[in-house]
Amino acid sequence: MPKIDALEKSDAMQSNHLLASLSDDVRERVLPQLEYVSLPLGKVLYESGDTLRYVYFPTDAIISLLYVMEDGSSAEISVVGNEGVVGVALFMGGESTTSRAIVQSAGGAFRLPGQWIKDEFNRHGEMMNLLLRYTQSLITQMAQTAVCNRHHSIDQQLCRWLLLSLDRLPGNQLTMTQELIANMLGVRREGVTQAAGKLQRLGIINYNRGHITVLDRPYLEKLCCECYAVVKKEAERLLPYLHRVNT
Amino acid sequence: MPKIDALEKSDAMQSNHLLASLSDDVRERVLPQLEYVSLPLGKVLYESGDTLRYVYFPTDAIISLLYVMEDGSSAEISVVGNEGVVGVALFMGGESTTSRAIVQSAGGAFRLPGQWIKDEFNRHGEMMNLLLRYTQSLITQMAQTAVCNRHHSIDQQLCRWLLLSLDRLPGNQLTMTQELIANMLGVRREGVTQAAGKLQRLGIINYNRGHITVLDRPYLEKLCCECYAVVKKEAERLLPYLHRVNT
DNA sequence: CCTTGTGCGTACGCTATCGCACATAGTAAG
DNA sequence: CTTACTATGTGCGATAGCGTACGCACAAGG
Repeated sequence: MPKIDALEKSDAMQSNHLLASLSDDVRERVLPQLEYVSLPLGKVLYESGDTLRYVYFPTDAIISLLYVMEDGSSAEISVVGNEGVVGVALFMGGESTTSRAIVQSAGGAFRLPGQWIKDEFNRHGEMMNLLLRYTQSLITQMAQTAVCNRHHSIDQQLCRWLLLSLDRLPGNQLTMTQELIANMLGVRREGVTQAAGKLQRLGIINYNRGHITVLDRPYLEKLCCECYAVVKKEAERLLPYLHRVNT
Repeated sequence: MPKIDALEKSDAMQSNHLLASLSDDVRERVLPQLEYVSLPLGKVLYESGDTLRYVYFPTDAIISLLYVMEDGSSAEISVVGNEGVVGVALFMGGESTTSRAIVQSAGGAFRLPGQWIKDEFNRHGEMMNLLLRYTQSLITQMAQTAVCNRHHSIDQQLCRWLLLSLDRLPGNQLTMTQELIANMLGVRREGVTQAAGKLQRLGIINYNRGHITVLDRPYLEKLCCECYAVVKKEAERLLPYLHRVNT
């Protein structure tokens, strides 16, 4: 876990849109409490039913919230990256959720002790409003996941998934095996192979043993179902200032 | 819209678990603001993108939150009855959602002007905590809907849907055509016919032109996927006091 | 060099669900 | 009683996705 000094920390904070949008006042209060952690691929931040100990503000990590069924199969509920925070159940009052939070793409995050975020939330100020609005955008993403699962093909869902991931990463590369994508989407690995093969033949992506490069993002968006656009647009509506930063 | 006097009103309030759980203090503040409305089948409380004007606390109505796609097909995101409230986007700060709220089972509800619920929420007291916890249980329901859409058969989903509806109604009867159920589940009407036929042959339900009577609820729960139990258990965990009332 | 493991491609039969078409049965209005 | 409509039942071909099995290529470690 790399040590970073206060200056670096303040700089790195900007990578998370929620942290970046805080006023100087709140930022100063939060900064000393934030702990930077490096999150390796596959790390489980919490299991279903666990009492949450921290909230995580990813900088360049991506976290998947997924539900694991009794028979072991899984389905992604939503995805959180540098636009958001993992652990909304803490301030919503539940302390735990029925889903698992797992690192889908390795990277960094700032974490904050559960009690601390609750205290800050209970000041009923800027942070509370920000977190609530973010939570609503998360709700929208979950709703759209339900819709997409019902109505859209694996091809379309893969496009949505790639775009959601891409939005949360610095470049146009993602490190992700088809097996893992299949677990997220809740489909067979072979289904992902088929869908990815189509995209590759169309020259949209390049797939190489766990490394995906997106070559033609506009085309990807065209092939995608409406679900991606709905989620993105609603996030921009709910958290407009986040999209002024770093763009 | 039936007029009811203060005494009746106070009595009817008890039918909604959220309202029933309020302390005398808050209840006295809320009571004069509550307006009882009768909600006919199919009434749309709000459309996707509409600015919400009221929140609704159903007494014996059931409201479906569903997303309608560009091509007109739809999928239910969650269902709200006497255990909850319609319009969480108001206090979450969004003012609108991407879903439509439609009356799935006719009945009554108390409504509260948007500004009023926001003011009460911003007292940061009992009502806020209650609404946030309810919102988390709603999130759980939406997550499980996504999972169920991914992994479970129409048969299982119909069971889940019947149980969710049953929990929100006084008796063991529901008025609901297969066509409407199909719209909620986002499947073909014929699919519902098949699934309902199986349940009827097993003696679990009796279907008669839009009137369903559930004859063997334990059997229904046995046939259902885990999704129903997960949602129910989590709701009881998050809002325990609601289940002490009226049971 | 060889071995082993991992990631990906492909094939085959199976099932659930879809899209469509049409038949039947209650129900309501004239 | 007749007509029209609504709700339900049924059948059939098409298809997407599943379960399973197997083959191949590349990478890491000896």
